[in-house]
Amino acid sequence: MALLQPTSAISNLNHNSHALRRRLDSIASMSELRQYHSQVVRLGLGGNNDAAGRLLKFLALHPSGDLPYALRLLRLLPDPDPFLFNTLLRARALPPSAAASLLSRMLSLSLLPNRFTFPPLLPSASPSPSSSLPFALQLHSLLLKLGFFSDPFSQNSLLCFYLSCALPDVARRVFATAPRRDVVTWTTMISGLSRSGLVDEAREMFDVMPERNSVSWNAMIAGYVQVGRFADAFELFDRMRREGLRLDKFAAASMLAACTGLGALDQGRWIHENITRNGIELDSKLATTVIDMYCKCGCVEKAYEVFEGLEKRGISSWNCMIGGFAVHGRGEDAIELFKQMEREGATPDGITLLNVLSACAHSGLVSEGRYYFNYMIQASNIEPKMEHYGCMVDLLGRAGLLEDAKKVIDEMPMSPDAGVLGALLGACRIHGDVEMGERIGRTVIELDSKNSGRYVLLANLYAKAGRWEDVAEVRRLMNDRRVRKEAGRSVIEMNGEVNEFICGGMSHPQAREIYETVDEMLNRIRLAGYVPDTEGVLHDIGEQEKENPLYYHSEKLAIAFGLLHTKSSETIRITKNLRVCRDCHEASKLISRVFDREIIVRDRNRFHHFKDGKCSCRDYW
DNA sequence: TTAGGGTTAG
Repeated sequence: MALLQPTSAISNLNHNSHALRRRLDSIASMSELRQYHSQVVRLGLGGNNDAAGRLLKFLALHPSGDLPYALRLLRLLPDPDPFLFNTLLRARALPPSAAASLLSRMLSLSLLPNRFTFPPLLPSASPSPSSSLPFALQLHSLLLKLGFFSDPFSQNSLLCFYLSCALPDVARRVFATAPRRDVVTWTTMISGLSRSGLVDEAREMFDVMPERNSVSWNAMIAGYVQVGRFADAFELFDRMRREGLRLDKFAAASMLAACTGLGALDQGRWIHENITRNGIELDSKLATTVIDMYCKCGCVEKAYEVFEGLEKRGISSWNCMIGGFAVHGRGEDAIELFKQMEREGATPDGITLLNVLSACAHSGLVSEGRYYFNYMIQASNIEPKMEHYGCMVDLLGRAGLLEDAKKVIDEMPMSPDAGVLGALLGACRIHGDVEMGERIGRTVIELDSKNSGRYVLLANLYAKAGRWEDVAEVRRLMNDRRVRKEAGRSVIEMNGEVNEFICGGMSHPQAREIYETVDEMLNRIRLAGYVPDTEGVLHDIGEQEKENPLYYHSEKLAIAFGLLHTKSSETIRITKNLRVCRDCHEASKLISRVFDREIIVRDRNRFHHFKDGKCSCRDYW
């Protein structure tokens, strides 16, 4: 065909080649691409690298491109150049093995990688260090051999690669011997070290780096946030602002995550206001972070307001909002939102369904939960994963349907992990099935032997049955394995400051006043019928002695602090790291009535809204 | 062409 092209058409093309290039660069859909591709072939340019490169850019890099098409196109080219390979290597969807074979095809055609080859190639070698490391080492030596070590992009990518495979030692050596280090080199180290958990080392580098930009600041702030060092994140954020850097969307996202972690509503609100005031675009990611902050700081209503105001809702925004309703025990709202999502044509994913199931579990909606689980298996393309089974076990187990929960486990296509079995163990504890609980519990502490919560659950089960010798044995096991029980901590924000309490702790400057308030608080609720619930206490000691630690649980200290420092109309908001114990739950209900206060507690799993002597979880948690 | 942000059961 190409041979039969009339010469006039060819010269016409040469004349118009600039226009053709422009058109090829503005392809917006696959149908357009097909049109242009056939036009290119008809014009006899099927083997032209310049035209092919433009087609490949769309096929490999555009979200609605077609990677297999791109790979076929490349194979058909008689004389490809490195640019074409580099373009394909940039494709996000390219599997690592395909990247490796592209490189070897390149080399077999005697095409040398250039400085644009390594940056996209290196990350494709990273996800599984054990299998791809030899390949990575080959890449590294090739990079050196070809002299790209002094190319900043190649060098920084190499550094990033080693850090992302959690090989900080190698990264440090590359860094130390680097011929030149720019702000990206330093920032890559900071971000990578943080991701490996080496935040303090990252901070040392941050403090000595010669030049910082907003990315560097945020990499360090995000590093603190990732490991839960929220106070350090706040400190650095303040310094950043003092040094005159403005809040951008990345810093906003990191700081919102810090607020979410702490349950610091006031600070979170402040960031949200600044996003609006500074005209920072509320894209789908940032919107989700804002919604999550409001949900996890106890303001579902505000979260929903933000959610409703979004022009475009990404899947994460839907998921986040459904999950928000779930943890607040608003199961019906979560289900309603899920239905709305389907009506609006958004496609749910595994997390959506997980959140819906979780909503059913938190609200005790057993038949709805069963319905959505079946729906998932039969009507959606989403395959239930471990976590979905865990959620179902939790839902059924909590409702006392222990045999049904067990059946779900028996019929799972994979073997249950500690999380799934742990859900059943929890249910056994609630419903006092010592026999099943013991069997499951023993397995769980072997599967998840470092998690103190598992031991505590098993010990609680024994304690409930009065089997004190077994309680002691579990404690011995914990000692032998050096597993420490996590200390309960409660946090309450006051005037932008975060106050943290631990059980029986005296380190707060107002400790005396707080303890006096606790005593007064307890005296008043005693008159309203408060009887300490010692079930959660693990010692086999007299009832009288058992009560003491309960009185000064971190949560009660935080509530007392809240009563001391807020007006009578204000809601007291508390965030804690463990689950609310039975005794604190009862006490909080009574306090909400006797002191006429709304108290919102976020525990490890969900929210409790205490009001007028009742809790939003309807004692179902 | 390299470095920074999102949802996930118990």
